[in-house]
Amino acid sequence: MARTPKVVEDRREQIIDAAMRVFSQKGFTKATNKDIAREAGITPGLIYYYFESKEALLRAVLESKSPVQILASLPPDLLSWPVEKALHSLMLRVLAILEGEDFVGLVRVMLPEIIYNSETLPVVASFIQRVFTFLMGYLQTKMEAGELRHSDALLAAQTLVGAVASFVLRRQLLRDPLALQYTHEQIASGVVEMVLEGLKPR
Amino acid sequence: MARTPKVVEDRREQIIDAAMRVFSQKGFTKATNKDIAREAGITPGLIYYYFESKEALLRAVLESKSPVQILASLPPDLLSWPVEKALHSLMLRVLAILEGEDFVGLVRVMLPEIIYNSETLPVVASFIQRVFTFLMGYLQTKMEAGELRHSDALLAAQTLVGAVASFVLRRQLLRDPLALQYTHEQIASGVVEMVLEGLKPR
Amino acid sequence: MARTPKVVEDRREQIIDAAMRVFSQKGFTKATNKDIAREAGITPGLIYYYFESKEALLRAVLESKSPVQILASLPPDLLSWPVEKALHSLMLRVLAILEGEDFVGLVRVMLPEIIYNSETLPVVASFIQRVFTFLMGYLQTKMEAGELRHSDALLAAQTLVGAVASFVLRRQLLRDPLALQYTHEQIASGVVEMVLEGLKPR
Amino acid sequence: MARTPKVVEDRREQIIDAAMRVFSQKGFTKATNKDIAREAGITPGLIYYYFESKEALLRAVLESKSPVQILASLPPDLLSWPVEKALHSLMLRVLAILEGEDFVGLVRVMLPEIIYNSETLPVVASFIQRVFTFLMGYLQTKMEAGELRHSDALLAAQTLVGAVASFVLRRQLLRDPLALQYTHEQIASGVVEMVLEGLKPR
DNA sequence: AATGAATGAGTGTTCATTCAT
DNA sequence: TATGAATGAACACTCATTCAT
Repeated sequence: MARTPKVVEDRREQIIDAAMRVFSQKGFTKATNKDIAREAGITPGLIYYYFESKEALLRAVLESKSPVQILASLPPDLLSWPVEKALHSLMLRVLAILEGEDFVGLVRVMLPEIIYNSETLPVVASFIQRVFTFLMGYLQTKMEAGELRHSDALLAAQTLVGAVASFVLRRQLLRDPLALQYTHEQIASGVVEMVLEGLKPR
Repeated sequence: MARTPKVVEDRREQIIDAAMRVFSQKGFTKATNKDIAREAGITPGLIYYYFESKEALLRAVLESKSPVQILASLPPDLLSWPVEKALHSLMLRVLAILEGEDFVGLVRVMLPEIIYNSETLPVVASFIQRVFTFLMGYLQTKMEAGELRHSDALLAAQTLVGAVASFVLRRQLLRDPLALQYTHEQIASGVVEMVLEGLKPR
Repeated sequence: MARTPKVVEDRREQIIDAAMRVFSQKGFTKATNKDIAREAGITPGLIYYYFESKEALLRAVLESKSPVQILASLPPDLLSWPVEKALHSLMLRVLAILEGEDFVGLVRVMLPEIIYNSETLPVVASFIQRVFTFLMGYLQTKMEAGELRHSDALLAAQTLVGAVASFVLRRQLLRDPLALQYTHEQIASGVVEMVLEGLKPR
Repeated sequence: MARTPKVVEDRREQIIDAAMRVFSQKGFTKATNKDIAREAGITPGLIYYYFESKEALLRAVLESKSPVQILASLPPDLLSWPVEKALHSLMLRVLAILEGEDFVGLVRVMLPEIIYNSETLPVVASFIQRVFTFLMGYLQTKMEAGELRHSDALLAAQTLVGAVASFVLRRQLLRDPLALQYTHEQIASGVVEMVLEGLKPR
């Protein structure tokens, strides 16, 4: 009796999980309710007990899997670390998140939606902006503290994260061997060193 | 009167153009032949006079719009320029191509295909690899010439282009204001300077 | 109330029956799913809930209406009857089956399939061969017993059944009045007598 | 100038011939105008210069290929031959015609039409009737002349031709090896002997 | 809560037919 | 005469959605 609501909640998540898997493999449009139902071990009709429509199910998937917690759980004293070590640690964390199974799946689901569905766009954009502004803030602080040269902190932030992100895209979406041959450690230290020290001989 | 043959020959391209527009707006799967026909000002049946199937039309679109000429038309003496100037010019050119209307459309068409259609993948991957290996070769030459520090040239190439590409993606796909506030000039010189000089004070 | 499961189970057969009727009137190719659905009192989509394709529906029709029982239910002591009586009884039975509503419908459905669709051919051919070899065996026994002249038993079997079958074809397919003016009884005794006694005066 | 009408007539026949071939292989419904045009070495549009519609083309095929001349070219003194020899010769001739390439093709084209298209039916029926009444007349004469026993001449005619025809159907349509193992000679003499002498020992 | 049956709008595709040239 | 391009109605089939049970 007291368990019914729990079961209900479970069913919902079970469907969302199944939908996430199917969407990320076949794409939203090509994925059928039958596919999702089969993956969830239920019948297609039941989906409509929990969700208004296939689109509503997509929205539920995106909400449920949204990586809001990315910037949480940073070491609180990160700001006091030496720049190189801090950035390195930061990039490693970004890599770990971006290449986590969940996130890759999410990207696979969302990318086409972002492209063709103008409604989904702001959600994603604002999330990404948060990452950049956080990093920009950090870099700015360090510039003012003299630990970094004065220059456009926002542009620097975008370069750093952009370089790492484009690695991830090519690894996960294109399975580009050029990008896959590096470890997270190599990417993080390579990019950070390059951006901090520059390619020119000192 | 004298234009008839031109019109006839144009029909195929006219359909390809219309398909390109519709595909890039709705995605291949969601785009219907009716959509394409309406956009081209013809009836759906006619599509099958020129193309075997919807998929064949997609292939024709991709072939027709493929950016094979990206690396062509580089200044032949680029290699002898000072590194900074050469890279700057190169990045500007990459930006111009990536942000060209055709290329953006192509990306919009292909991205979901790449994700869900493993067949399209190699085509794209090999193209991207060509860009990276070219740049890597250039950087390597300059390292051996002592104009650049010795370090992983491939990783450097990926960082450079990756940073610029991620700018473009965020500008064109997300319309991210953080990325849109920069001009091509600013992006190119900012990224190149950062990667050459480093962020650390000298 | 208690009939629901029956109705459900019947749906499949209901569609098969409707398809049989439509196929035998318009031919498989010309018959549309809409026709069949209208005849069955359902919507075209439902056909695909019970059958994979229109072809699968045709196969189901053929299987369901296949006259497997033709040679069954023969009087077990037929072999000991006098030849004339036995053959007469046999021909009557063949006539009854061949002119049964189901069989005529089946022929109407299958004939064009046989002609244009080489896959359907073996099924029909093997069935017909079984009839001939059975009759040939019977005639051979009687020849060896001295009740019939020695001659090619297979050729005789084919003549007997062929004559009767060609009557049926002309009656059912051509509605030829020349063939329709005879009763089953007249055909059976006429053909049997002619083949046994011969037309020449004795 | 004077040849134009001849060319026109040639084209028409050329199309009819091609249509005959295509119809007999794929069936009228499944055969497309494109198929026919390809077979005739012309374009589909041209068909409509010579024929009103696909159906009109079918009618032209049937008219053009109709075997009106079957009973012509019989040896004029056939009636005075001994019965056995005359019937044997007749059956051989029937076999030759029925198994001629042209006739088999015609049957393949017409059978489905007969079955599903009630308009084509009378044409065929009347032709077949003519064959039977001719043979019936012959048999009747011989019965009155005392060369054959008195019995139902029409039924006898139908038995004779029916037996032979069913051989042909099984040979040509079903490719039944049981029927294919016999030569025309064997079929004709076997059937005639059986029908004249009877199977019973004399 | 859950199902299986049913619907109907829509999809890619085919093809007889038309027609300007 | 003959063509190639174009049309539009139809087709087999799919699938999100509904609903009685």
